[in-house]
Amino acid sequence: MLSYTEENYLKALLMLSFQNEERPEAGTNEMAAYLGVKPATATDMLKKLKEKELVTYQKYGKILLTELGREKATAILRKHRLWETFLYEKLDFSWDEVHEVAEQLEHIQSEKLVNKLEEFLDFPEFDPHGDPIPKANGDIPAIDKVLLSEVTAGEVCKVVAVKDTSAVFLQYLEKLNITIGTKFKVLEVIDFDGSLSIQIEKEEPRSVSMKFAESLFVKR
Amino acid sequence: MLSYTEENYLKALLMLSFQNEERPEAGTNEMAAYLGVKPATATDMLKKLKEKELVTYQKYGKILLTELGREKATAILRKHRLWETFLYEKLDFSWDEVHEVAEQLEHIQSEKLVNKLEEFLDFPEFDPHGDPIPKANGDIPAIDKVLLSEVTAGEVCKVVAVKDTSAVFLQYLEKLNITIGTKFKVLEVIDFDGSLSIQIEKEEPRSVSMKFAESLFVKR
DNA sequence: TACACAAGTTAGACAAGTCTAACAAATATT
DNA sequence: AATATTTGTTAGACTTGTCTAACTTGTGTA
Repeated sequence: MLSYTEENYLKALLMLSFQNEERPEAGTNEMAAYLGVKPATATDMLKKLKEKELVTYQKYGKILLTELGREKATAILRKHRLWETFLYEKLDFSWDEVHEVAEQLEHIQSEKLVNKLEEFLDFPEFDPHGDPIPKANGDIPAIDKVLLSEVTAGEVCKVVAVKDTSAVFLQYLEKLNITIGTKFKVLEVIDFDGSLSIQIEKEEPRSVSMKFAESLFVKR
Repeated sequence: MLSYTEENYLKALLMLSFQNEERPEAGTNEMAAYLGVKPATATDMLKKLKEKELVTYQKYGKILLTELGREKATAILRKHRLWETFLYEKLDFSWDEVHEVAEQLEHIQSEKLVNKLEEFLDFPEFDPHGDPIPKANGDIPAIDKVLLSEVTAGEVCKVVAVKDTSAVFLQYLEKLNITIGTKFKVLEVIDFDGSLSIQIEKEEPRSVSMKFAESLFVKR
């Protein structure tokens, strides 16, 4: 049985491993920063996780989830995303409100609850932010996506996920009438600052920043 | 902000106060037993709760929730019973499975979540065990109920709640085809051992023990 | 290659919640 | 009323997760 805190460390490591699929190892400071604790605290916890064979690492080395650790972490992520979907779909929470509550709900221990919840939601594949929801067996649905910043002028694409899930960004998207599924055409890419001009069907063209384009995943 | 543990102590005190409405004070040992901790542990926590003005008590005296403590405890009970209802109604959990998971869910912190959940469930007044669900303002719906053991021969009554919520009892009820709303007639009360003979509409008469009769609430 | 800085660890402390063992107060019994 | 029993408290210890401050290791650059 894992403690609430141990679960958070595992999930953090899994999330960090997604940030750079080719280099899935994390550093102590990186992990501490992600969780909002001091590096010393992270080191202590690392020893414990290593003891339980949930991570592999040696002093001053990189941290990697073991197969077991990855399984546990994936199960937590599954719960997190299912709860987010529940809050969004059934309880009318908005895009930017679901995360905080799901952070708590993800720690509820009940196999049955998760699976019943998934069934109740009709086996969703993606959460409200477009992120894939791991299946009960640990499989993670694949999705064909690229950052908007990689799209070239003239292409038409559809929003499939957000990279940045901060409230400010999500609220900005809402204001722009952009949500998962929105289609638009990239009219122009400005080399100078990386900004681009996009046109949502039947709307006026609109200019968005490079930062914006690096926060949104689309399907070409 | 209350810790998970503090919340449990408050809820325990509220539950104990219900056990004997005229004498709502609790003792240290009683409280410790309810929570499954040692009396020494309960004493320590009591000091903390007193410090926070959630209970009134003095050394070697009885424990009583303050107005504030009662409010907090009621809010937790509200969450507990709403979650139980959710699990039972929406996720097909059985009568005897809901409690354990609700014990965890009741600690989730989100005003919005509770209220949205209540709305989603269509403002239920009673949980799957027939217990009243406190309203957002703290009001607790009243219910007209007596223990089955107080009913005399010849009376017809309807099951409105269970006093004992243990899995064994609930499963036994299920086997007997008795649930909230079931109507039956009390045919005979045996003075010798307090057992009684009941007849559910269109079923054969059946004998139940005194213990059984003291575990079920009915409306005459 | 040597040094400086970044990254990571250790030691010692603290708060929360728990325990056991010993003690004190209150209540019940004869 | 004296004593026995129950009830409750205190003291001291342990665990978990956190911190700060000081130290060690690794690495990039001049």
